[in-house]
Amino acid sequence: MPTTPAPTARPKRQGRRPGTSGSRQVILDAAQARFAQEGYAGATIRKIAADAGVDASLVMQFFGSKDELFGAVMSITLSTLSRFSEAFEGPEHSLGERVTRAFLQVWDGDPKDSEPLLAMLRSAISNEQASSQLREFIQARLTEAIAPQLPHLQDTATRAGIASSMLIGLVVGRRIVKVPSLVSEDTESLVRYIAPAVQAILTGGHDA
Amino acid sequence: MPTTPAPTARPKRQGRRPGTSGSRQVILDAAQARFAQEGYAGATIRKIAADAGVDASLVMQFFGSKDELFGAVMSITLSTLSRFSEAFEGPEHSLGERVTRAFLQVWDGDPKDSEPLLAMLRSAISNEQASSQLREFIQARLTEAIAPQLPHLQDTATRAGIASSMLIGLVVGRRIVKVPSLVSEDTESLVRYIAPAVQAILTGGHDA
DNA sequence: GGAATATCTCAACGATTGTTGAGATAGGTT
DNA sequence: AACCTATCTCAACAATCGTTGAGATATTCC
Repeated sequence: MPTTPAPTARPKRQGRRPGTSGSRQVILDAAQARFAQEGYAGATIRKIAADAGVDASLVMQFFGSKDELFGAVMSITLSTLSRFSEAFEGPEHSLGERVTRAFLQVWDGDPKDSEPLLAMLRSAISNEQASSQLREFIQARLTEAIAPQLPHLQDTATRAGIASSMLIGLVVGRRIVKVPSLVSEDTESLVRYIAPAVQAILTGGHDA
Repeated sequence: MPTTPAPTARPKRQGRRPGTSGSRQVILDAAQARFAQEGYAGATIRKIAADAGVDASLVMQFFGSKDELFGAVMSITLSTLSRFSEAFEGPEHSLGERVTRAFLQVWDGDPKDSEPLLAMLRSAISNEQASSQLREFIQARLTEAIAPQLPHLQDTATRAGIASSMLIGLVVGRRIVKVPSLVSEDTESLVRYIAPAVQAILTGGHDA
């Protein structure tokens, strides 16, 4: 009977411990910023590595491939998205305002919150992973969050999908295309313009 | 006094005439489809040339560079955009419906009409030319087309910018991200959902 | 101190990109 | 016919991409 412990029991390994330098997090931050700024196709491993002050091969060693690195950034995105749901509860007559404000406020806050979403938006055009994630966010997450606020309607998926797409379009116009009349307007002013429209989509009658 | 004519007067040149093979138009069509499907960064000269059944260097000979080829496709886009303006005239109480329908109908018609716009949309993320063109379209063209219909309002640029961005977001959700609940809905059904919202943005009161 | 393990750099690979120059081919003029 | 011009192909360039393997450096346990 050997004295060496079983492989599964108490590894108690010796040697250097993983993740002690913090470079992994620095790379992740740089990747998040690059993906947000240039999208999946535009961002390169070499530029991300340069931003992090690290060799490109180290990025590969940590994350395996560009796709897996992007996947790591996207998993951060998911946690950011989950914070939307909480903001939607309240009286139905002001649902449009709450949804609109929750949507717009994310993009005016900490870049560390908006960057993952920008990365997903910009990459949705060139990367299937980002595209399907954005699709699932609009279709499932947002619908699940909004539908309970409208228990008497049957077409909540359609209404939520339309409202979400239009709000995302607003972000595209304001943050990516940079339409002057949208950039110059502050969040609360935009909410006053948009909230009634979102309210009409979510709760308005659907006349034939 | 030489018998040869002056360089600027009556060229009357001999030799083969330009544009007799039609390859230039075939390349332009292939480029339009590729830019629409994969955006500026994703589309490559070699793939475009392969689609057109032509060598890649011929594309360069005709258009000079990838940027100039993209510029040629964008100039087609401008002519497509110009047809928007005509659809907006009419009574103010139904302006939202006309704008919404005009917007959505372009994407359900002939691909030769929607492809240039899709190319501009998809490329706006990776190419400054497409981005600034889309920005100018939303800010100037659409505002100029909608403003005359709302002579009594002062913030028409803001209202038109918001409405346009939201409608573009709808196209992004329906044609690029492919949100199921938007894809399955037909144009007229979407118009009934969206027109009241667009109407609210364009003509609604802006309460403080 | 060694031994083991993780972090990190260096150099290079194969593929793909936009682009270029030379030359072959086709069509129009005299 | 000869001549000119435009169309088009072929081969290759330099740059950049993601990715890989080997080795140097740092950290932890014995």
